[in-house]
Amino acid sequence: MIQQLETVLKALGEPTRLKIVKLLSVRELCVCELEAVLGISQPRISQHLRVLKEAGIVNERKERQRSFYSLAGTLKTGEIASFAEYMRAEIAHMPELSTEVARLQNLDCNEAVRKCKNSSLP
Amino acid sequence: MIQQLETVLKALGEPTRLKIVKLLSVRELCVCELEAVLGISQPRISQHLRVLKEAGIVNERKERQRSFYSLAGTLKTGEIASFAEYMRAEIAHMPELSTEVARLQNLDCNEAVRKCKNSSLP
DNA sequence: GGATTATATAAGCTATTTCTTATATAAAAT
DNA sequence: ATTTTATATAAGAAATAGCTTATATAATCC
Repeated sequence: MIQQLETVLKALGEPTRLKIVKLLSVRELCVCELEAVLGISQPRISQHLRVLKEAGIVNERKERQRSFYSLAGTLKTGEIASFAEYMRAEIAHMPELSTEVARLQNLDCNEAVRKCKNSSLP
Repeated sequence: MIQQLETVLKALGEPTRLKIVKLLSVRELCVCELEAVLGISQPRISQHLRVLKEAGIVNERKERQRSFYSLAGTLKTGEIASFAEYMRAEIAHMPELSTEVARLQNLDCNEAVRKCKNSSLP
């Protein structure tokens, strides 16, 4: 879960890819259209599109010799679904954080400022 | 706007920082607590916290010799506000994309598949 | 079939990020 | 005062990411 989310956030955290995502929110575009619109090299666009596709952010549709890309999922409305799920999930049920949660519950608070043993963990 | 958003997404797109953010959603924690909970070195934690703080994702509160960090903003509910704003914003009003929008409207569609001049841009 | 167009991929370089180790600062405890 | 505790910062190494140039693939056009 963290791995997938990290991939999505990394893919979005780059200025050219952020621009691509916003442009695709207007309409589906092919590589050569993005090339003309962004004014950057074709390999650079293809490479960024690959990152976005591998993150599940865009879909590809082939038509003749063209590849058209469009936004996938809930991105259009501004929600990054995987992040929302991650933050809303019950931490006690997240395998990737089980070690950390156990340590959090057993913090030796003689050394810390608060009474951890009494704090309510969800 | 893109710059600020990029900073936030880059800050979140890293596994240790994603864990920190989730742990801070449980409660405020100081550096030494995070050190004990995550089981990684103190400088590494301080460095990640600096990235999160510079992105406006966490707040710092000093108490005695401790620094307590807590989640800022709407992150708790899973919304990345700056991304939501970015995606919902009217592209025609975004200075960072004015060049691209102009090119998009003037795409030479003899070369492309669709009738761009007639397409409705928001 | 050969040329052109659209896209993808690979290789090498540069820039950025992350981690470790060491050191600095500053408050607290003795 | 000196030592201990908590945190921050700096420097260097290692890993990762992004860009350019060149080449590959594959469909279309003549």
